[in-house]
Amino acid sequence: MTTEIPKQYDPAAAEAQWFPFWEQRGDFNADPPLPGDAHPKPPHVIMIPLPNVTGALHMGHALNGTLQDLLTRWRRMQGYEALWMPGTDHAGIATQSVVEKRMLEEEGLTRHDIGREALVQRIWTWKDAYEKRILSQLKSLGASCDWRRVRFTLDEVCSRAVRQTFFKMFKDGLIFRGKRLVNWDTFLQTAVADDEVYEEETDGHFWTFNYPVIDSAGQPTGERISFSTTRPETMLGDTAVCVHPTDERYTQLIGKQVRIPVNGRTIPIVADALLADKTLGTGCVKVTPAHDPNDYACWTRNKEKMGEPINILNPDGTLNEQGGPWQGQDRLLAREAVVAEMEKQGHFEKVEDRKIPLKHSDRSKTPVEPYLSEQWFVKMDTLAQSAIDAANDGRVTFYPERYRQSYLSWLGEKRDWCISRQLWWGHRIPVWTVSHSDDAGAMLMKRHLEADPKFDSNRIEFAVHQTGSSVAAMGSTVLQACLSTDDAEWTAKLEALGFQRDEDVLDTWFSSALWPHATLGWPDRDHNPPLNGQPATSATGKNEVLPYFYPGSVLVTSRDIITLWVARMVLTGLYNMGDVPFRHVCIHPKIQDGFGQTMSKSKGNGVDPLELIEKYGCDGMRFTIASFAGETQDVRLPVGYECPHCQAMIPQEQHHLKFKPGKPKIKCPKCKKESQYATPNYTPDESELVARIVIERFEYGRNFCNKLWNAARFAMLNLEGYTPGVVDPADLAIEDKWILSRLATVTQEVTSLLNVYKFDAATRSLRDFVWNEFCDWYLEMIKPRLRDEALKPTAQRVLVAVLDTTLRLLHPFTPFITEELWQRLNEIAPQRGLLAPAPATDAIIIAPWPTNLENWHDPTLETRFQRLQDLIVAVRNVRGTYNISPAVDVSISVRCSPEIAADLDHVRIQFELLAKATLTAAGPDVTRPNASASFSLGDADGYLPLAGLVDLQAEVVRLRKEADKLRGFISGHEKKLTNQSFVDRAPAEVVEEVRGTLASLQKQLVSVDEAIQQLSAAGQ
RNA sequence: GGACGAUUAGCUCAGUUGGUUAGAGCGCCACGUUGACAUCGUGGAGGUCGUUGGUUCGAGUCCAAUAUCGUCCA
Repeated sequence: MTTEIPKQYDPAAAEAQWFPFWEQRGDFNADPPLPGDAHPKPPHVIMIPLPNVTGALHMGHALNGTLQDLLTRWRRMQGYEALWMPGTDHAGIATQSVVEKRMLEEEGLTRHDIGREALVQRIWTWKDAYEKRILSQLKSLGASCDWRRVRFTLDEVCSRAVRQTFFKMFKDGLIFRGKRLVNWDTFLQTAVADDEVYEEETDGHFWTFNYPVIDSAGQPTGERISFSTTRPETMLGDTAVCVHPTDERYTQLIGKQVRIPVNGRTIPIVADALLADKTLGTGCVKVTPAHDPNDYACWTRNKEKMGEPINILNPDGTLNEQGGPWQGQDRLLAREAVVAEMEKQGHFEKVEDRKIPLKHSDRSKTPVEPYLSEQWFVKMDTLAQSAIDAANDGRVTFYPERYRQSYLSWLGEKRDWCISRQLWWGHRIPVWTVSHSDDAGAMLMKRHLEADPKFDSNRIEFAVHQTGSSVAAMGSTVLQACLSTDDAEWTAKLEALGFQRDEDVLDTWFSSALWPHATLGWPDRDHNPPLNGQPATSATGKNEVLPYFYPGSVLVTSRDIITLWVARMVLTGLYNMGDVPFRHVCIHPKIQDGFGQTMSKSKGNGVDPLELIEKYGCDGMRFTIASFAGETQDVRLPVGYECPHCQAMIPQEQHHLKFKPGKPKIKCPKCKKESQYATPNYTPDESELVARIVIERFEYGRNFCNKLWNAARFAMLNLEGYTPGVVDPADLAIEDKWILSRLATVTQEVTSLLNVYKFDAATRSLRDFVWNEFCDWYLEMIKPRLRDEALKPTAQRVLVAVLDTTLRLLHPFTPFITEELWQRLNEIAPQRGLLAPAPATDAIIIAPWPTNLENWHDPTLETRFQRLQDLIVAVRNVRGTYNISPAVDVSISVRCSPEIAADLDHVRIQFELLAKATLTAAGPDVTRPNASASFSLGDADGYLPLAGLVDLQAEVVRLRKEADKLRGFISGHEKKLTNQSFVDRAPAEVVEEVRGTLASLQKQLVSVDEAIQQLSAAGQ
């Protein structure tokens, strides 16, 4: 016999029980079919958007993970070999940055103090801790990943793919050295990424100077051109001054030369509409392409007029040889010197104090310098084009479709991909270089090495590169050697010849771009990728995993990495594998806080999903969060804190998120007591009462789960004596046919909504069905039959079948509660099914997804049933209006057609149960009793004798209001029908519909008027 | 500066190709502890669909401006 079923669903218990159950059974594992398998399953593959190991997951990840798990569980039930590949990303700059920052704060050490190897070691330690935390967070979400296959972008398998791809690109001539403006941190002497830079207003000056115009002989013409700057020292690196092409003050000067007074160099006056703004200052600007991004962009447009960019800085922020007399001085000292020199020569005009928005390095808190440096690039033209083609010809489809545009427009620019980063944490660039003073020397050494007996063009590739630029301090020619693997022999040989390995590492996205095929073992075609860190066996002696699971099915991610990641995965997939990495890209909303700010760790507004899982249950959280995921872009989650003293909700205000020293407290508006609160910025004291994070929206899912729990509980409490058996359709009651018809519709709806990733609509459909149809109507209506021994078997069989199907439909959304209920149902009703009862699967996770219910769909019956519902609601309405106690029984008679009367007769008992009313009569001959309340539904009028129960005058008032409302609708409809152009032009069926509605409204009005007259007469 | 999106009830959001009287959850009001569920039930109040034009017999829905907010790219 079954164990007790508690009145409330206990999420924590179910989560603790069923996750290990599934994992130990191997339900999450996905493997290629064995050779000779006559009916191999089709694969369904999702590659996780690898979370980075910088920090823990927040609600954005929870949404992302929930949707992937939902799809994976759904496809698994549909009979796919469903692989969800888990893993994490090393996130170069972000991770190195947090570790360095912590080291500096706690030990006062910089990376230069401890050296490359020690720093990398420390980052690995950090990575191990956070990877563990992240994977455990994912498991808490119920993630049914194939955990045997978990990968990390810096692990052996991924590294091999990175090396091979780099080598292949190098050999194909797709990798080259080029210049690029970076944010240079002069303190740490490294480039920092754009998102590691913040802007801060700083006190500064705004100087105005002028340059003398010179003629072709180099003599001053007497004209001067004025401009303003906040960084006068950059005059040393100017390559032009720029005016707007239509600026009449300067048009006659365009094309002429000016002389930079401080170093005597002559530079041109160019016209550029994008850089110069006529309305600002003098309308003229100086152009320093090596030290300003806008100027650099201007240079790319006007290269031929300007010559090469001139770098004036050393990596430590002092002036280089371009600084002339000020070489070696810090740029800020040089600034003053340059100003003095300009003043001395009479080219200074004025200076004013000004607040200047200055970019600072997040890591050293010092101002960054835009700095032109040599970087590695991947040539994008053909690669980008291949990814564009894939989206255009439908090999890759975006859901919602509009995101295709951002993908295409970004790829369309075909900007070469800068892949080098001045970091220590990452895949070190596998290129060794040696400088030569000329090409001949480099070529000679190249030929010599290629003649080496150990030379193998599949493992080593050489290239000669001319640096030949004022920005590089190296020799003019370098010989590059790229190795496809770690090859100790060649490395030693190269280093003996003076080759040095490049110091830089690859952009993190270079390795994550390979994720979809790297994790499946590419480039190794001869072994399956390892499982649980151990070599895996292969039945065929080949890599069976890669061809079976590639290409994948769908990528689930958010829109901000469409360019950084999605596009790059597509192009590397095409490049390495010859096919796209996934067919569909599902872009889900971003999670924002209550103020419309995207949740993120750095803003301090991120919420740990574990907190919400603890509070609302995993399934409640999942169901709620899935209900957000439609085609919308953003979802707002107003956050609150729960007062630990009185449990009131304290809404979060923006100041709560700002970092304040000490342990700030929050005050409860209700009980006025203060308490500490928890955000990513604050760790509250252990001993204190803490106001915990709450998000009331999640009560939606929690309540739904509890409702489902109790519906199932009711069903199971009423299954005593259940026997499986074929159900004769003739035995079905109208409510049985109705719920089965509705179930068929919902099954079809949910399936087709999931096909197009409309999770929100799917949850709505399911919730409405479970709550408003199954619970509110069906369960109520079968209660009498469950107490009737003769009618019980059929009612139980239908009830079991509906519950069984409903649980299966819900499993992908709410895995734990459905497994819990499934297991309990298996004890009570192990065999079920209406037409062919059969044993249920031993776990819902592997139960088949419902199909073939279309035969139950019956729209006519649903219409008939709707009329019954309307009648019952109308009676409740009358009861509600007059506040008639449930203890008081009322009677009702209905004037209607014989067909409706017959239906009513069948469900007579339901009036008693659902409306506490006795149906006394139904049919065309029913007349209105005296002193009764009434309602009209068009094809049925109901009468409730209420003498003694209500004030009949009040009923007259109520009916008059109702009549007025009806008259309003009627006149609207009449107006429509008297409008000749409506009748002429609107489709016939629309006109007919309006006519029908009008007729029904008129009938209702007649009925209501009649009631008013009778009541008024009776009252007098 | 460019692109995309949002603006509908107090709050958070649905509203499919234009077509009856615009919906839900929460909150609010009234009543209810009848053996599934108070994380509940029944009933109710609450909206000039951001603004202005336009197309149409008919616009929350299509078009054009405009305002505010968000995101991405420069």
